[in-house]
Amino acid sequence: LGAQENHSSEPYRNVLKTPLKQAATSPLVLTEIQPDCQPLTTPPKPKEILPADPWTPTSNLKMLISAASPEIRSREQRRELSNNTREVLQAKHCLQEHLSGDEYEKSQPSRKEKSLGLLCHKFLARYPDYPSTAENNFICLDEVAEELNVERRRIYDIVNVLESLHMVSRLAKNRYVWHGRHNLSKTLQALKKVGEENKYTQQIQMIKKREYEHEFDLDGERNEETARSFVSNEHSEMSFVELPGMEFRAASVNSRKDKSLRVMSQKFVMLFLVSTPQIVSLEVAAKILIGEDQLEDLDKSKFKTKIRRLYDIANVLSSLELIKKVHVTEERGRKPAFKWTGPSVLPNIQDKKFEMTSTTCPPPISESITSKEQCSKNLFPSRGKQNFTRHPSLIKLVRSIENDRRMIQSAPTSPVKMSASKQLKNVFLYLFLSMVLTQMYSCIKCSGLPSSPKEMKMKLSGSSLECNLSSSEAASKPEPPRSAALTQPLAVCPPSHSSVSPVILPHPHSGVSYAVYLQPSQAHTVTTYNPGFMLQPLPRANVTGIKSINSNALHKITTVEGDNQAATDDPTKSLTAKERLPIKSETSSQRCLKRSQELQENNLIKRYKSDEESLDTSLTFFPSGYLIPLTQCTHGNKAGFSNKEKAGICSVQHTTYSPAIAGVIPLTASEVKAVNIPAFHITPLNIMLSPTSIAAAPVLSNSCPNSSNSSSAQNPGSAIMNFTLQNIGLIPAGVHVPANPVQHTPVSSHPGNASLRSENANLQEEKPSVSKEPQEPHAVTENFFRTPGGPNTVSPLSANSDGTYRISQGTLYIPQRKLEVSED
DNA sequence: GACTCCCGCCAAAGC
DNA sequence: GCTTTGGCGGGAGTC
Repeated sequence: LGAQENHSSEPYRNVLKTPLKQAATSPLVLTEIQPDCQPLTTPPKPKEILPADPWTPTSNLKMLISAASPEIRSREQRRELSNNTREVLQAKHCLQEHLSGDEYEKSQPSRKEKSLGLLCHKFLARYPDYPSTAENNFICLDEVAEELNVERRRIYDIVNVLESLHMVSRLAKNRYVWHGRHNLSKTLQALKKVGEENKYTQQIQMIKKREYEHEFDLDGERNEETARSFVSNEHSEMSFVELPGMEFRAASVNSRKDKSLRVMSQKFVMLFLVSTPQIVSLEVAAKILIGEDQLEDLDKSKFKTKIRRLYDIANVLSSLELIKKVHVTEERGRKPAFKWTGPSVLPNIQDKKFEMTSTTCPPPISESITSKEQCSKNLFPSRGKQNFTRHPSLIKLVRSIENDRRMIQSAPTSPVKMSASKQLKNVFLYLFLSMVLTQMYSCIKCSGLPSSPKEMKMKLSGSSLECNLSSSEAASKPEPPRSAALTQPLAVCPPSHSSVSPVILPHPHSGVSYAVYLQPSQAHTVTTYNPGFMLQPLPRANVTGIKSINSNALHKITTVEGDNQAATDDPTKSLTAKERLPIKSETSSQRCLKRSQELQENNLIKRYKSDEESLDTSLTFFPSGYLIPLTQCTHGNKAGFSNKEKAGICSVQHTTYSPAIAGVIPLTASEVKAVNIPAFHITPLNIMLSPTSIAAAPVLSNSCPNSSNSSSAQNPGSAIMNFTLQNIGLIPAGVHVPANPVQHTPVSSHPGNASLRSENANLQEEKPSVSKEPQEPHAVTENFFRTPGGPNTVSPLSANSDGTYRISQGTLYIPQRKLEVSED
């Protein structure tokens, strides 16, 4: 007791006796967050806390007694922590003497009364959400524990979670400072980014998939393999996410960070922030957290421990009203989950750079983010930010394009007013978007849809599309300068509810077309700036050479017939952030430039080559989108179209460019059969199909009659039309315009509908209260491309001799999220 | 019986 | 060498 007394009282008597480490950082923390804060001095110890009192072995006893009886408690209070151990003991004896065992137990507060959530409520009630700097915002753990009548251990649980959100920070031993919610939004933004970079969305999907496989396909060996791959992909352990000025320096944070409640809490929050809907089951969260430790050690006890901790965290987060408990129901029954009820987190345009203590977090990402932001300013300097990412409708996109065009065209003077490079960028971006829409028109029209282009145009009110006929017409239309650039037809996928607008660009020299992704992954509108917008030409030759291709996975995917599991491997690979990032980085920095130059020489950009510098800039502008080579529409492909479609879709100059390839891989039937339903999530453009729209997806099965199995050949135009119409909301999900009724066989009967079932399970889970009605068209998995790393959007395809492509690793994707129709 | 999560041991880190 | 911090898992309360 003597030593304890000296130790506990000395720091309070000696001002500025805080540890050096703290002294070095804490003032920064204070000045950063609370500029008016007093110098960091350890305040004198409150008089009422007498030396021998704090948290000796008798303190528990005292607390026990205090909690046991109001009388005892009041007496305890009257004595003002007299710390008379003898008295405490006497009281204890007295209590026990006067109360029988049962009574004594009954006098104890119930378990609920002692819950961490309630305790956290009490704790939070002590401090304002938004404390002023003038207030005394210090937290003395001893005091708090004392006043809340709990052992300090419990306060640590609360404080650790609050620390993870930067609502408190540690100043010194036993001393914290309360920040309230001032930093919450920044923290959440940072966490969301890190969560995206860690591809938590994909991890969640993979966990779900694995759950399904465990349930329906107990192939232990294969699952183990999957698990191993999962582990190998999860070596990238993430550590505590810090905000500038709030860095942790304490060794404890670093030494125990792996399993720290802080880090766990942050990861848990990240899962919510990257999920759509923002519901995370405990099981999934625990598995992901375990996965980041060591999955091979996964056993029940570890899992249980993780669940315990998650409950601890969840209780605190619930008290903060950031989450609330829900239950999700799936095939295996009801599972506990939590739903995010905190503020929605939008990307921070300012992108104040957050920092991580992690050494494994790939720096290129943050760098690219920074450059993206800079690019954003350059691209549309005069416009405020617009965010269409969450908008499900194409209409606004079109309007936005129109606005952009007006802005560009109605400039009172020549584009010189705006810098040439900026103008060029605008035009360039606009061109892409126009191409998207143009080709969409073509798709719809050529599919024989009753809706006339005019109707479409009305529907897409304000559309900037002037080329409302076929793409060939559009191509021939001498429209300056964007139409002039549009000398070749473009295959297009409806951007609508997908977050991405892929555009197929022909590349005459290489003979390879390119898919340009407009990827509003950062929730910036493409009309202002799309940080996730990048050109990455990938000629066919390079595609097959992508390093990350795993031949085993490829073999599995392409040869294991009816094997759902095959689809699992690739999502696994999609998690290989560490593996892919370097590749992606290399691809982005090197290939992009190189290919971009090719584009300059050969393509529509040629006309703007005079401003080479700006063009280069514009190309490097798009750091995370992709130009993906697409299969050439061989005769077989063409044969798959009606004449009408041919006329409209395939251009005069480039008959190989079929809109069918926007969202469709002309796979051979055997390939599709092998890939199975998950293959419907596989397209060169990564178009995600809702389960209902999958009914139209058989177009994937074969668009090339030359393939080995032409019996399943579909009419690509029809399917694309259906897909397009569904996704732009012109026809409801499940309604298909049949070109060939045989095509619309429900895929649910397909033996490989595992993915579908899994999807449905997910849907249930995410929408526990929503009936299992077919998803709306916009229930297509959303933000599929949102992972900022982007490499998962690359589709390594290897060319077959018949002009089709074989999917290799990296082309299978598990949907990352779904639109929560009812909630959002 | 499963779900929750309190509780406190005890080891690492801090001082 | 003591205190602070916090990982961890037993096991009790609750559903």
